[in-house]
Amino acid sequence: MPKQVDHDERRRQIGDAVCRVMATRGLDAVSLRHVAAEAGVSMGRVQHYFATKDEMLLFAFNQISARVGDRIGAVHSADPRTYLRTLLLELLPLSAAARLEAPVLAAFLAQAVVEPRLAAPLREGAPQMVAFVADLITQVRPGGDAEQDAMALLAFVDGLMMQMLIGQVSAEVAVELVDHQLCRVFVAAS
Amino acid sequence: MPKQVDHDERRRQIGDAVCRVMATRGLDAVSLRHVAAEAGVSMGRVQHYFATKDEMLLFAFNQISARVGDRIGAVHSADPRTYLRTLLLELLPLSAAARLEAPVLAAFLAQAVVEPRLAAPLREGAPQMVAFVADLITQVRPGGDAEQDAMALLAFVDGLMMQMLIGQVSAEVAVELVDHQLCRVFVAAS
DNA sequence: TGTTTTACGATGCGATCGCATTGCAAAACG
DNA sequence: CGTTTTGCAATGCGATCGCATCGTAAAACA
Repeated sequence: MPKQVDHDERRRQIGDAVCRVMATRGLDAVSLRHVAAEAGVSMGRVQHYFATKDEMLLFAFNQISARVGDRIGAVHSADPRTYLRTLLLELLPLSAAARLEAPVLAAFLAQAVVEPRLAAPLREGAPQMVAFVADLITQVRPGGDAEQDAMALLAFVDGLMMQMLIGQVSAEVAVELVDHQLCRVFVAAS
Repeated sequence: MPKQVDHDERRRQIGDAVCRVMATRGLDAVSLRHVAAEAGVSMGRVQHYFATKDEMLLFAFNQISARVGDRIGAVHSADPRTYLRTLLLELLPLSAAARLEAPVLAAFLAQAVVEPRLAAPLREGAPQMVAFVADLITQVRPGGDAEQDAMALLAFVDGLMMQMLIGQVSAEVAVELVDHQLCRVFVAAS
């Protein structure tokens, strides 16, 4: 056999290339050849690690999902209000890392509209996120329908991400809007 | 010459087919052949009315943009609060018409992230919408930063649309969330 | 050391793509 | 009525696509 190679590492490298192609040229520019070129490897190698293009895309999707999950999982703060604010801001293309991930996420989200295989994990993952955000809200402001506020905040951040990616909203304005919304949620007696 | 045909009508028919393909199979399924088949016409006819695929897609984009614009333009109410509520709900895939348009819009939005030619009109159209919504808010609740509330509401509705399309949020919950957000905006002394 | 197995690179195939070209029937026009 | 122009249908072309196949260098294993 040739030198033992870290199988998962190789797959991650290719997955990264998929994300880079998606971020710069869109989902429909993702072909085996483009990905191979972006990764700086041969097309045969890509095929060796992924049986089909769909499998490759699904892997890339899980990869950025995990990456985003790690990033927001790394957020922590003693103050639940600061915690929530940091969490929401982490979902927006503000940091360098998030600016790379957001276009990829947006492309996958759009594809999920017409591809149930992508929509299913998103549907299943959402309630956890809602519950987590709702819990943070409750810590700051007991009473009121925290779950509704949580869902609204997450939808708001989702839309804000899209608008930022399209250039409708600048980073500064986006942060102001998030703070404004958080203020609304926490001030409310509801 | 052959019988005089309504040029614009033919283009609209093809544009409709483009949207139908996008709604059911996504943007990357839009090919000249698929569109022709969907429209029930020959590929030659599609080429006759659109010089390039890009021109066809751009036309389809303007077409649904105009359609959505017409739909929200048709909204009217003496009460600004009802007006705003109806307006926002009209942006969600709730009615039969909107359920057909929303997936198409979502696909174009995602494409706009990597294609400036689509992003430009969206960037330019946004401020008008913000101003209009802000005006409605001011009528109900003078004072406070109405523009910030308007931008937040529009981002919220955008994200909500995506979540509905993916199936994360049902129609009923979506309406509740919109009402909840409107309540927050109008109650606020801010 | 020989065998086997792994990790590819290279190449080819059929399908599909956008687009150009060609041909022609039909109707408006002189 | 003949000419011209329009509205298409048909076909072909080169490029690119996902994927299958084949060959092979090299290292782990016996």
